Amino acid sequence: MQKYLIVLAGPTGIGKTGTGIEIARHFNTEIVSSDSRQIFNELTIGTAVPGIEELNAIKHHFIQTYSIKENYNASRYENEALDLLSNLFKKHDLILLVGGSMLYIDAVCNGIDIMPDADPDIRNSLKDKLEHEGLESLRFQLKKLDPDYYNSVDLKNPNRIIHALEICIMTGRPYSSFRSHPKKTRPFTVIKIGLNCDRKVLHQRINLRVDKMIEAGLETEARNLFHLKHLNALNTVGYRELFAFFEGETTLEKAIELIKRNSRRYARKQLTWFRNDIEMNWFEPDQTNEIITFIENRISE
RNA sequence: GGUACCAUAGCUCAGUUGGUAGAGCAACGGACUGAAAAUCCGUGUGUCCCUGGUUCAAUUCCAGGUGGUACCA
Repeated sequence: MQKYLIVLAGPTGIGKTGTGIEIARHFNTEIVSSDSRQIFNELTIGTAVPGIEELNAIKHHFIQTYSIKENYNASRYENEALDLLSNLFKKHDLILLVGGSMLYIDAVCNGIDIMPDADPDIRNSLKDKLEHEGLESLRFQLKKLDPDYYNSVDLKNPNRIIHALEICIMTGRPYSSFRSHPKKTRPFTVIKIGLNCDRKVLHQRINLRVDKMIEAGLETEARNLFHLKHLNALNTVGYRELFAFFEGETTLEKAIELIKRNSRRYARKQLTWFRNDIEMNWFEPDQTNEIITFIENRISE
């Protein structure tokens, strides 16, 4: 029996959760979340996790599964999601992957190269070096350790350079020797559904949703996590802006405006990524019936 | 109703001694393989309110109109 993974993607605030539940209900199946922030247990309001009723309606996976203290990443997600899917496909012929984390979705559909997890000590020492000696010194080191990658990497992007260096240092091999751009084969067929709507409407939805988050108590949620602000999981829209407010760097009003702006920019970044995915099939968020028909037609081909 | 001032990018505003214009914010486009809601790169997007006039040339000067603001009635 052919197995299908339906990917439901789209920008933040477009309505993936609701549409996903309707589709899952129609196919009597479960939802695997593909969201790098909703996966954290301590984050609720700011990440707009599905509500209790929604979670009761359809079984969700990877919602608030790990602590923010956990070092989570796209590779772990790839492995765990594939394990989970192979189990779920014993019960179902069709599973829904719902989320907006581009790299996580890509990891499940296409795979990413196998290489070691970054050692936190090495990463921290490279961060120190960046801070004290500047990006140029990291570039210089990369040029020595991995000239191939040096020639193709964005030399202005410290994260890329640090990651390549930490792999070189940990393994004694050039980072580029791990990069094979595999298109891994999967034991299921992927059908990608993208949700989008008029940009102005999307912005209104995002702005409104941020106001609702504030009403729901986002400030308190963030304040309770303030002491952990150094964690990567909290380098997240909705939290870091409030942390700046707690530190007296800005007012609450300005922090809220920044949450809205940064959410809009995040949505644009997601659209840039998804738009360039030629496998994506685009719909408006209220076209649930059309989406279901589209999926059924694809499956019966 | 009268007088004065204003009208330029989505917003707030510069500016052009007459040669079709630029800042901030917002916005938009792109890159992307273990930090990805991260990180990085790029882009002015304009009927200079409208209609006439003067001029080789008007967003700029002049007249009228429209809209706004303030004051006087």
